[in-house]
Amino acid sequence: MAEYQFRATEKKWQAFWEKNQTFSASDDFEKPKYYTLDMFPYPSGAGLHVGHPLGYIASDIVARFKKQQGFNVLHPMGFDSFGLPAEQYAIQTGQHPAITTSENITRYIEQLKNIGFAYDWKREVRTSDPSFYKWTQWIFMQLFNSWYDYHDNKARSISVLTEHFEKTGNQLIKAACDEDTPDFTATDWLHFTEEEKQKILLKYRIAYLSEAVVNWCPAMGTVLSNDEVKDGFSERGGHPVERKKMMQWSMRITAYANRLLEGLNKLDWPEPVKEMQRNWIGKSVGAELDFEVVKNSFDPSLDPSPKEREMPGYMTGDQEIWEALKRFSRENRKDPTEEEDIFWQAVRNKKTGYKFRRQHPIGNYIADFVCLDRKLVIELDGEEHKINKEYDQLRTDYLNSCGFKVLRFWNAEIKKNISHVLDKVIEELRTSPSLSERGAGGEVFTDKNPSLDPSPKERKANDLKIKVFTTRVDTIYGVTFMVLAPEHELVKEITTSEQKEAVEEYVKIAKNRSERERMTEVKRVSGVFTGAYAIHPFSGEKIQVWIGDYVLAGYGTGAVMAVPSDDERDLAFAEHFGLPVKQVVEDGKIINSDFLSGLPIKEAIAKAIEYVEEKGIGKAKVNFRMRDAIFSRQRYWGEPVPVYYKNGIPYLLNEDQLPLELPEVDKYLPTEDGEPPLARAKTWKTEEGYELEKSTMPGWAGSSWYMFRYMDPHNNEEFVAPEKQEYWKNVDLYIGGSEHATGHLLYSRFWTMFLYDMGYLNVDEPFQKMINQGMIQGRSNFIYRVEGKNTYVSKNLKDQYTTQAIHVDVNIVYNDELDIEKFRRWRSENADAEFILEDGKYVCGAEVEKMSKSKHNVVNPDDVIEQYGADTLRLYEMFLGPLEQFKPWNTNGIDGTSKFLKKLWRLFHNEKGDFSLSDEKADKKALKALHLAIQKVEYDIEHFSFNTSVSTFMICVNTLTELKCNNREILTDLMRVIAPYAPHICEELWQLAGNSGSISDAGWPKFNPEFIKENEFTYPVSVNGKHRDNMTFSFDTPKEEIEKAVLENPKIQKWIEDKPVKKFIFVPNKIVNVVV
RNA sequence: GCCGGGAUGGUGAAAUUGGUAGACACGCAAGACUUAAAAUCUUGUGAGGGCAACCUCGUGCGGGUUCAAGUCCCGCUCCUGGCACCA
Repeated sequence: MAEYQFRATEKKWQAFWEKNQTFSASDDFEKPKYYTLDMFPYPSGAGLHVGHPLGYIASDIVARFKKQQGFNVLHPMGFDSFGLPAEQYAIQTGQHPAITTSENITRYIEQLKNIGFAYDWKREVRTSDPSFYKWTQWIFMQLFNSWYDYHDNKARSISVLTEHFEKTGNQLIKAACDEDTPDFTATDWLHFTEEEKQKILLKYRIAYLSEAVVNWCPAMGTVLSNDEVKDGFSERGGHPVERKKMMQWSMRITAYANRLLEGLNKLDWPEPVKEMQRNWIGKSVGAELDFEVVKNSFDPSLDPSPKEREMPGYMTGDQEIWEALKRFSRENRKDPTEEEDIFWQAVRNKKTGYKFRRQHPIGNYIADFVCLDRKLVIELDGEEHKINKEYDQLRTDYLNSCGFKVLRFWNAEIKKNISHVLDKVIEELRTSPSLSERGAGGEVFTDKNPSLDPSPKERKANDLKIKVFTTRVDTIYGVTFMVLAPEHELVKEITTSEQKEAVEEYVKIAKNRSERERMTEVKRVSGVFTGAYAIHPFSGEKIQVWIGDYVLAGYGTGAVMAVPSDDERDLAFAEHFGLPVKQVVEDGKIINSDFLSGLPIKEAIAKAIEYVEEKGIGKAKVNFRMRDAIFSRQRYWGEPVPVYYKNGIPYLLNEDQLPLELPEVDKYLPTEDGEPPLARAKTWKTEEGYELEKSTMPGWAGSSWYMFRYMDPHNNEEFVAPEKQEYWKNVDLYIGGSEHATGHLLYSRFWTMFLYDMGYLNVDEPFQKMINQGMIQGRSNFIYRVEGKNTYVSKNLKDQYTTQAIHVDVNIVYNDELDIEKFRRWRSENADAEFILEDGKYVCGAEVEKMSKSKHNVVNPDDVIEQYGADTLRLYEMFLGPLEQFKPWNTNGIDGTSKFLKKLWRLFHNEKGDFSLSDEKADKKALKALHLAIQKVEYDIEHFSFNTSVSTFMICVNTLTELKCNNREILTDLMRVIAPYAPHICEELWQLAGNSGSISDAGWPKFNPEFIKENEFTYPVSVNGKHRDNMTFSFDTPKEEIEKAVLENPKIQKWIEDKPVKKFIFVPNKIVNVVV
């Protein structure tokens, strides 16, 4: 019998498809379209391994299925061909990266064609091709020429912005711009020089030049991305990496933060990927507050000695914060608690014979009540004192150190028996000496004393403000200190001379601390007191300002208001340095917080923000974690940036000068002065002699828009013709790994939104639906060498020897059994190796690892195809399990799919091996088997459950084999169903059956439910939920009859015994359950 | 630490809406064909008990809801991916 000749047949059909352009997408705008896209591959020198095609096979199945269903299918492939490996290879060998890249691509295409993908190869693109990167440069120019308008929430042309500037300056405009953008009026603008204007505009452009902190690798002379840096060293080469400020092109992606976030809701993407993007964008809603700084509060050069200052002369309130304290005491007085009011009524107007003041500032605290003459403070405590004992003790200690005695009463005592409390107070007053008796100055402190107003100098000090961002304003009363990042700009200004040395030392260490150290010492608390104090904007208390490197300069404002009771890191810091902790949240409610007390967290946040805005302390603010994306690379093998410099100001080239092609250079290394490789090109200047930009674009530039280029890949006038883009819109199905979640998938959304804003696209998202594929891991095999000998022992005997496990090439191992002959030939030293076998076999050990050359576990699809054929590989990769699951590659089961194809082939042939089909009317059972398969496969493809389709094919073929079915109608329909998965064999059988043309044009068989209709159903019958028997009934059997039959069934009766039947559960076409 | 995903026979896995757990394969065992091997075909194959009919147990662990749980709820364990001093 004629065996299926897969090698010849597969080559034949691959040639047929190419010759007939079977899979070229037409620009027939009348047809419904379907655009399915694979992740853009980087053509590496290692070629494809079996893990790569997993997603490609899945999308190929969808593409072929959709084509058979009558869609105009766009299924292209191309190459993300700029990139580091080729450049690295060029540095090592001097070979031009264009040559290496082109060779690698040739190999990739060959491998891809071997698998029989239905790509429209006419549309292939390569990002390193000038005809492609011309448009990458063009898009860069549009980004440079645009700014982001927050008012209309879209990008606009820069000319609109300059018009605004001419009319109104930059004050009325809501635009995305650099933090340090100065305010200017229209008149200012008109008086700016051209250069000044350009500098200002750079602060608004979406593609802009600015100083950025980057990972600089001096050894490689280049900047590395975060994921190229591992523990402070370059991933490649392991050179040390330092943080360095450099002029870099950046993309103002932060302007799109909110839209990138909101847009996720309408995308059909895997939830984990969306979640990753949400986390990356990191939106937090909160408030920005200003904390006034008490400058040099402890600085002896400005102040009397701390001792003197704390001495309770005529002045008890801390001078520098007097204004603020005064404000707060007044505020507090307006709104006393019930108990405070009872007490005040009892002591006011010298009722006790002593003058009392309430809510009076002492040092940096406000005492509830104070008798200044007798130096007695009365504090009333509520329940919160129990929680805040520590904090209150600190306060008491401070007051004691100022010479005050502190008496505490419970609120409950006041209410219950005020006269008893008064007795105690009077007793205390009588026994303590008066102020005059103590001999300190006799002046009496009053609110009106003009000498207490802060001096102009001090007032200036108060202008220093520390801005903080918080998502939890509700915990404001729990703020007991502040921490600034060591790099914070105010650190120098506020540090007192006493603390100067310690602070400078700390800043120096923190700055030199590599990322690596910071990572490994996460749990170590470190910090230094600046000596400065800030004023709590709500309570008016003085709190210490510290610096600590757990506060990140790059996030928020680089400063935090520390709430140790509610934040772990703040707590660790407070505990380490003995700073106070004040409880403010209990059981989801705010406590101990003045007017916020008693409110649930959410309401407290709202109320606190309201208060903050009303008092002008701060404002509600939305913060994003995402940073602008650095766009420059100090590399050779990337798109040149179409910019030249005049007096240090960047200007765009003219559009007709595009593409700006990569120059030839003598070496692909940075210059001796650390300039990027492009500086080596002597011609790297404009015609007028201006210097061209020397950095190139990053890998993600080309991949951020390539999906649109496939719609119109050869257009020299536009990046895509509008009518073509309008038809193809965006990608209907993108299959790829989730590892691109926060890179490629975010940047391409950003560019698409931008191009949409500017009217170049009619969609604002590039990928409507995406599904993730799991990675295929390697499965390594091990052999065990007896120590010191050239003898290898089989796995299950190895414990009897001292052995060493060695990776062995998985390609010479079959079902974990080593092919000894091949092993002897694998390496010369193996030729005379000896083996200790078990049951005549050498059994290898196995382990799941990354697929890599060094582990000898790389499986090349070409080898699998050589042995089994492309159809088998395609089926097997799908059969392996759900697409999105991570799984090791293991050829153990591949025989099953291979056998299946042979079985399929045999269906079309008689015993003699001749092709033979019958034209008789189709058998009912065969029709049912076929239509069950049609229904299931349709469902599976639409739900991306490819593994179950393969099972379905097997079941169908098994059934048809059993039925000895060789019916033409049935079998040719079956071919149309299997064709998307195993196209070569199906084309061949389709042709042998007398059809012409490609089966991909033969349509999809229509599912007919009539054929799978049953008229009876076999019920599983259970007693108390336990399956006991099966009984078959026709569909129209009434429930009563079934119940009767079931209860009469002796097998069932046996289980019912004599127990009464409590309930009879009957679910039509599902189950029968008798409850006894 | 935070946020995802997962755990089912010797192996890959299936079970779509809570309704017969293990489909379909691999592997293994026995058998047929053959001088033999390969290929192919047939039968068996979750564990335990039993000559058998059949019974008991069984979807990571411990509880719960339900006539019925791999599937739903609560609490854990382990593996895995991402993020991480993010205020």
